[in-house]
Amino acid sequence: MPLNRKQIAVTQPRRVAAASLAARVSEEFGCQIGHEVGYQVRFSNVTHPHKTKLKYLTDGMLLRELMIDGKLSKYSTIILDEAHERTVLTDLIMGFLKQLLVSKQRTDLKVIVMSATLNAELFSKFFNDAPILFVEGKMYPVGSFYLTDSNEDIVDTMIRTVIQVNRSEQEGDVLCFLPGQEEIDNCVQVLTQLAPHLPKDSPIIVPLPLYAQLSPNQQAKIFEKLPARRRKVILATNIAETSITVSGVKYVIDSGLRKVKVWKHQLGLSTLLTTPISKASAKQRAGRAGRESAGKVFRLYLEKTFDQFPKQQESEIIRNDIILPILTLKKLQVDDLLNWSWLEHPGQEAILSALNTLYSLGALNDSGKITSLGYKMAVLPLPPQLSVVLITAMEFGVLNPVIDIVACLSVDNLLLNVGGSNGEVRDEVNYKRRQFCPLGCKFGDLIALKEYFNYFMETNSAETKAWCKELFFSYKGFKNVMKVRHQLRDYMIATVKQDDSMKQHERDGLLRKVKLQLDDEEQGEMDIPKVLKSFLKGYITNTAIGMPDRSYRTFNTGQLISIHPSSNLFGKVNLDCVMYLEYVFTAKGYGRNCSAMELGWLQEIAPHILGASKISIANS
DNA sequence: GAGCACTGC
Repeated sequence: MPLNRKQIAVTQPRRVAAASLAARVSEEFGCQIGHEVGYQVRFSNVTHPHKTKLKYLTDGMLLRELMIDGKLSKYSTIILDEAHERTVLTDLIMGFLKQLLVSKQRTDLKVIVMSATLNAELFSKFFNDAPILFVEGKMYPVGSFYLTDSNEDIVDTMIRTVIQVNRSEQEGDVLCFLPGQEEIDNCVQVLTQLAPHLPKDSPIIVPLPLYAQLSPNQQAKIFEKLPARRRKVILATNIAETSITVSGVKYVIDSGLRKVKVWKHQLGLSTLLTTPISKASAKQRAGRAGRESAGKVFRLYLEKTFDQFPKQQESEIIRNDIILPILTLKKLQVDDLLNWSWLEHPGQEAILSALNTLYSLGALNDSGKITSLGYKMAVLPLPPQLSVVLITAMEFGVLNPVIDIVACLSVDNLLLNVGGSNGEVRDEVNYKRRQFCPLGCKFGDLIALKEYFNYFMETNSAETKAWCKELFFSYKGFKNVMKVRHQLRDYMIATVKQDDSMKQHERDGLLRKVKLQLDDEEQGEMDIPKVLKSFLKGYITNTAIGMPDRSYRTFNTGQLISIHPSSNLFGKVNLDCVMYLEYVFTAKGYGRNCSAMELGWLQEIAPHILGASKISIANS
């Protein structure tokens, strides 16, 4: 293809950004979106096969394209935007692009990395001292103010600062950054109570919470226009730092804190801790006050403390588990992982731990080469554990229910937080939810998801909308479940069609079997043991045994673990065995998304692991 | 008997 016929790709870490940038640029360029300028993200491809010259896409999408065409031949130029955010996917793409350039597989490819100035050096060095261009951004000045005494209680300090800002500052909305929803709910509650009692010569404050687990409806409140003499006080998590932009904000109050999930590969669990933000993050938060006019940021920490903040946050590739990235690299025929062109090396231990997990999932063989199962896993748009679950479900003949459950698991914030600190409403919602999952109450959260999903499928949309509202389920989330479900069904059929490890007639036979499994008309009662055993194949190490003292201990290491309060099985102390999809350490070790298992199922799925357990299960 | 920030295919 001649160079000038090739496309220009611009990657974005978030889907909405890809879509809205394409809309803006096509308008400025004067074309219909999807013609010369288009975008491609999961579930929507707004491009033209011949016309599109400039394509906005998510970095995950570009990585998919890399798997199909390792040379990215259809592009003349790749522009990586927001590279400073250092998502795992942007990091990986950068490593591949470097390989393409260094190995001279592509001599005509231009790569442009766009980043905040702060870490331009890092990218320049990585691409063999590539030249750096500086582009001034348009931004109004933002004055910063710091505390003069260190604060004791962040919620209390936040509330007092809001009141003071409201009393002494000109009109303009206030955006407050807090670490988590607990702090936000507390602040909203107190400020709502105080609002009517504040001095009458100041605007009336309208406190509004903003975090991911609120329903789209509740989130939309922050965009509503208020009557005169009111002032929005938005209390938000990091969601307002990059994902959601609110107009009208003139003042930012920054707690200087955020919550970070860090994966501990030595322990096989993640921790969720409140930690100080970075200087880069503090700047980004402050910038939210200067988008439309000059603004102010009130930082709830000492200036000295700011100076001690790290320059930037630890990158994702350092703090996340890298099981999927390692599988992706293996799929792309990278053998020497330790010496690959990592933008930032995740460390030998993390790599070995990921390899180990992939080996036990069956994705790699004894010599570390990717297996045919591993190929299938790498193609599915799921974490490797869930890919194993799907492939096992196909063998067990329970693909239909398992796809539905996995689709539910793939959608974030499907089950919303009841929100606020209203205990009565919460208990009532929990009670109502239980009415819809009689089997889930017994077998746990995975089966409950299937029961909810069945109800969603069986009723008409007006009813389901009301049902979702009443039970605090996300209607939009369930709509997304449908999209994922559809995609997974297609992928599973494609997986069989492309499986060259068996003969033609075997493949045809399996294909018929799979299609039969997916035929909704054929579905009878769900075979719960088989469904849960499919999950066990992917999560065999995530099991805990019920001990005589009514506690649970993890099966492989003997650690104490509790059932998370959000689980249907919360409070149950007499289960033989619990399987959890995630092990998080906050106040203590919690298993999240739990299912009740029989010891016999463990024995059946992983007899070899049973012998290696650190705890004795003879007496239970 | 107590609580999860965000993003991607």
